[in-house]
Amino acid sequence: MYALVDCNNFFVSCERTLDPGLENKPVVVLSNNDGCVVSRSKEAKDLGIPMAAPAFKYKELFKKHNVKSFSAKFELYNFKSQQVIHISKSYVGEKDYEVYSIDELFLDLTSFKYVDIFNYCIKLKEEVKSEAKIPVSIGIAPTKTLCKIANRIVKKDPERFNGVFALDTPEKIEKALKWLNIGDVWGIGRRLAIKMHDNGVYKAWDLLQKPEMWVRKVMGIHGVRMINELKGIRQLELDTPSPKKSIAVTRSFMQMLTKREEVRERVETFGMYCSERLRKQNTCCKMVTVFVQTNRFRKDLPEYRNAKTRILPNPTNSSIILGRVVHELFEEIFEEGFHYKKAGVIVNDFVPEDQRLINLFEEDTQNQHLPVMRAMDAMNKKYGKDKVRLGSMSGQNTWGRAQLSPEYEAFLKNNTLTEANFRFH
DNA sequence: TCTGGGGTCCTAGGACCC
DNA sequence: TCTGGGGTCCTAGGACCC
Repeated sequence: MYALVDCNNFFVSCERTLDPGLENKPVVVLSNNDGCVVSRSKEAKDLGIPMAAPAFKYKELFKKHNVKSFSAKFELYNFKSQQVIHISKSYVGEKDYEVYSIDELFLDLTSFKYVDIFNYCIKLKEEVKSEAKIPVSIGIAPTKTLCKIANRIVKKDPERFNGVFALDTPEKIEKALKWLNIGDVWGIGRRLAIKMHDNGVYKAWDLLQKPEMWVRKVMGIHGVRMINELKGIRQLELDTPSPKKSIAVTRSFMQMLTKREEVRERVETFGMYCSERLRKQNTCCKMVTVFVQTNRFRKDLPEYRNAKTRILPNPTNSSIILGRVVHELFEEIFEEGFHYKKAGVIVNDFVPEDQRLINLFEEDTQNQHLPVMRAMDAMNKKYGKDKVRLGSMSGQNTWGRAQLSPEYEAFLKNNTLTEANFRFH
């Protein structure tokens, strides 16, 4: 059996650890620039606030029902995530867990032959609640896909199930599959859901009645795996953490930008962040993409979007080299006269720092830069983000960030956990 | 006025090779 | 001049996830 430990409306629960007065009240957490709703308390869901709702459209509703809204605080969420992971993984063997996302992890319970798994998970749930102050739901099942379903069943009626539910008999599985809408199956997105409906598949159970050839044709290799997973035949193992294959730093701007210099500064800063993250995982990239785009919601303004990718002569993670490339790519795609809303830098095609193949005919300064970069990283770690930076950066990385609460300021002061600690935990 | 920010994997089609 | 049948690799785009 696997178990899926999933934090209940995670970001909101994190906010409640800072301010217990938010308990039992409608609370939402907003994305960057306070744009979209990305986490909702149960009370907020009951008010009909959908996921990813644009905040400005719900201002009135928030006011009317006294919904508390918060800007996202990722340092806090990462910290709480680690606490939950730390407690959860102590319940299984050393490598018998997979951190699936910031608020979810799978546990492999296969080796527990004589333990009452259900009560074991209740105990885990209660420890996470008392130690990390985060409520979790746990779904137990023979496959990951069924764990997701078990978890959904818990969340539907938490009191009834006391936070834990096991899909552990063929009868329970059949009942669950006949209840679950096809669009809610893990791996079925909006597009596929429509295709399913067009073909008379409405419940997860209906998919199992379709011939395998049909599934293979419509969904590709995914579909065949999904069917087996739904039947309780394991197709997906626990993933071991692997280095990233791409790194992206992209942002929407609070206000639209029109000046070349303003956008350029932002984009080069994104490039810097990419190179910092490359150095954190000790890799260099061979490919860089820069993109800019206008506001696609503003039909009254001319629309423009463009992207350009460069393959580097030599792999690098130097902020200086990357900054230069980003600058050049930016100049190739930037057009005057548009209102820019969003931009980003994406790097991919990585090689380990110490296994770079060097082009014979191109100058390679990566190794000269590296000690400087390391020193810069060390200083920024000690004294704070962007304290040491390239001359082309303004150092204002707080764009679009709302007022921080005193509780949060205190939290930041007392906890030095960083993204890197989290990732390589 | 105001609509997030990351990731992964698969597939189809083109370029090229023998 | 015309034609066949098999590969590999790369890329762009689509679909999914949180």
